[in-house]
Amino acid sequence: MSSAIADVAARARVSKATASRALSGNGYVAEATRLRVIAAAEEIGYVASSNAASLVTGQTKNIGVVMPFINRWFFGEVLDGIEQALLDRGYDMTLYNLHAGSPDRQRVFDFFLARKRFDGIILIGVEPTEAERQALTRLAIPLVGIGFPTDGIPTLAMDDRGAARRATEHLISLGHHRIVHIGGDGADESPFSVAALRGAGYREAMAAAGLESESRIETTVMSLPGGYDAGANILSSAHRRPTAVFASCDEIAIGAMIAARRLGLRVPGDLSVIGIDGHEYAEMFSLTTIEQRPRQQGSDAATALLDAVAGNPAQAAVVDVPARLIVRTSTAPLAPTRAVPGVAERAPAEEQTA
Amino acid sequence: MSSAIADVAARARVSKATASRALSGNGYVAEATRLRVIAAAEEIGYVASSNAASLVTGQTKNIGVVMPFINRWFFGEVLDGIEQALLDRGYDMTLYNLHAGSPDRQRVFDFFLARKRFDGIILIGVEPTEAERQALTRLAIPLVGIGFPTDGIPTLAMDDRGAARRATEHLISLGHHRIVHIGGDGADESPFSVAALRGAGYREAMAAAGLESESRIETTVMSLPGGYDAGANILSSAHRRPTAVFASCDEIAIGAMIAARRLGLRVPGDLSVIGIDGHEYAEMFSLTTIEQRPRQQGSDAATALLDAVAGNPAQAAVVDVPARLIVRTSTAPLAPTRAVPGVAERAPAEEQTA
DNA sequence: CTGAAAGCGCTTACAG
DNA sequence: CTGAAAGCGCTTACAG
Repeated sequence: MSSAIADVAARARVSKATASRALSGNGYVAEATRLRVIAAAEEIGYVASSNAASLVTGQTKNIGVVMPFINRWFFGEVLDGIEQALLDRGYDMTLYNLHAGSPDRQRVFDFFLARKRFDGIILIGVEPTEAERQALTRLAIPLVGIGFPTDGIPTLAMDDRGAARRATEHLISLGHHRIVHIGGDGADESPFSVAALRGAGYREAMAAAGLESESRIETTVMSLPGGYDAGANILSSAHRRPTAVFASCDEIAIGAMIAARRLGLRVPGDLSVIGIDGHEYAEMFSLTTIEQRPRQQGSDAATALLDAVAGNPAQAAVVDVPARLIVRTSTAPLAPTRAVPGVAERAPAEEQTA
Repeated sequence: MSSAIADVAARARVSKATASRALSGNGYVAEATRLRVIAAAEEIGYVASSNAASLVTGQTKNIGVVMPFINRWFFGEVLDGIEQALLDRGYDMTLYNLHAGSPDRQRVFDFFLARKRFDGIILIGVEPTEAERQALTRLAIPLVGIGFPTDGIPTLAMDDRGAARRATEHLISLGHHRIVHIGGDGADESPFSVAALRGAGYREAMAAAGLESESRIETTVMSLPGGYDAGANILSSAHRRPTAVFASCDEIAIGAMIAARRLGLRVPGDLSVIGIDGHEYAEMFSLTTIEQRPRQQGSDAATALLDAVAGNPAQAAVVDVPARLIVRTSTAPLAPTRAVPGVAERAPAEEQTA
């Protein structure tokens, strides 16, 4: 059923070699011949088998992408940006999701990535172990990272520490002292994790303002419910309740805002909240945040990788991606404390199946 | 650098044929030989080139996935489920995102999917045109769909119409009459779209209860901000304000709940809200919903596809996936109307860049 | 400008 | 149980 180049050649009355040249555009072919071959190919819906072509050209036109989550906003945006950029250049994208703590992780590096399917690989938010880094290097193909600088892998990353510092300074400049940082879990896994770097930036800013004694970091899952739980936890007792929260990402920030409101706290009247990301929901919640553009990062990473595949490797080991403070109405100058009416927490969900 | 099977064979002092048999497990190999070959392969980190193997076996060990969004919860979950199931079986997943209205769409069907890279293809939430359906059929490989039944493509789908009916009936059974449906846009594109089917189910339930004169459908983007905007729109005027909302998906439902609260309406006191999906945020918002399990659907679709690749095609044209009503506290019996204090809408976001 | 031939790296009948 | 040979579907020097 599926047609081969021999069919096209027969139909156009040329050799396979000429058919190949006409279709690929490589090498001389008389215009008339070229047109005839192309017409023949179209008639039978011929498209070259990429496996066969890869074998001889050594180019797979396929990029591998490795990330720890698919269904988080940041990663989805990055993925979208990569896919679009690759598609524009005729490349496929093969996706590996490294579930935390899954034994599949080793198979991805030692088997899936090793079967010579890719012209290059993009790692997103993944810190390879030394063994993994060696496995990657052995592949002898270009690599690009996003968000987790690693030796020998050119990486695009936000200045996480600097962004955290700026976010904290924004709160300090509004007069806040009692500023809690809700960070993502994972800070303990690696000192270069996003969570760790943002925590460090927070501590730096607090220390620089003479507020180290006020420093307090809560960690939680990097999601809306994670932020909600952490927020409820931090805010439910009136004792030393913070007047401001710096959340490690916008999902946490929004979750914390919702928790605050359920507790009868006004944002920003009783609590200022700032996040990081520029999440698609940030505007709806009028969230002050430090915006980065993950979709653009994905697109840039794909472009850099394809350049490297074409023989123009990236110059810089780490490229700082732009980040800008967007001030909305979730942050405001510190106001005199007011008594918060005792609004009940949310009722426990009564689940029942029908 | 990258090693070939000839290197393994030389190292183990056997022929390439024997090396291949030892590594693949196909055909007889003396145990001692097998061990020697495997050891040799491990020493040099050899993994067979899948392009070369595909060429002779005809199996690519690669599945193509086509979907219209990456960064929406439902699609992310499905993708996660597919990826995991494929990985378990040694398969790769190549992802195509069909951006609405993008000219890339035709290229995906006519070029990317046609280059003989896949053993099978999964379509998620995509209704192929007749030309696309033919292009797919010409590939002569197994196909599986999720969520958009199409001639000749076995599909997993929720009974969207039935689910919408049940959701609406739930509100009616609580005494609500003035029930607005906030649907996804896209109902006009196809009568088989999720949006159209859920709208139809709503209308059926309303009609069956003698409430067709109360029927009202607003459409919006299937996202939290989309639901927020639609909710604000519907609820801001006290004139004939609905007492209940059936949202086409949980994101819309949650957005509408947030809009309601900002307008000073209590949920469920002043407004009951029900959604569809079982979104990861549903519990946090205590949202009543009809739950489906997209991750499971992805996993099931991948399994069905791989079965078909192995020669056991699916029996049924359409498989109904389970859906169950989860009653939480966002829905309650109709209460006597109360005057809603005039709470201001959210302040316009004042953006400013630093 | 075109064709015959070699070869990419595998796997698989076919002999032995 | 093992090896020599053919062949998967392409592309690319190499002649002409």
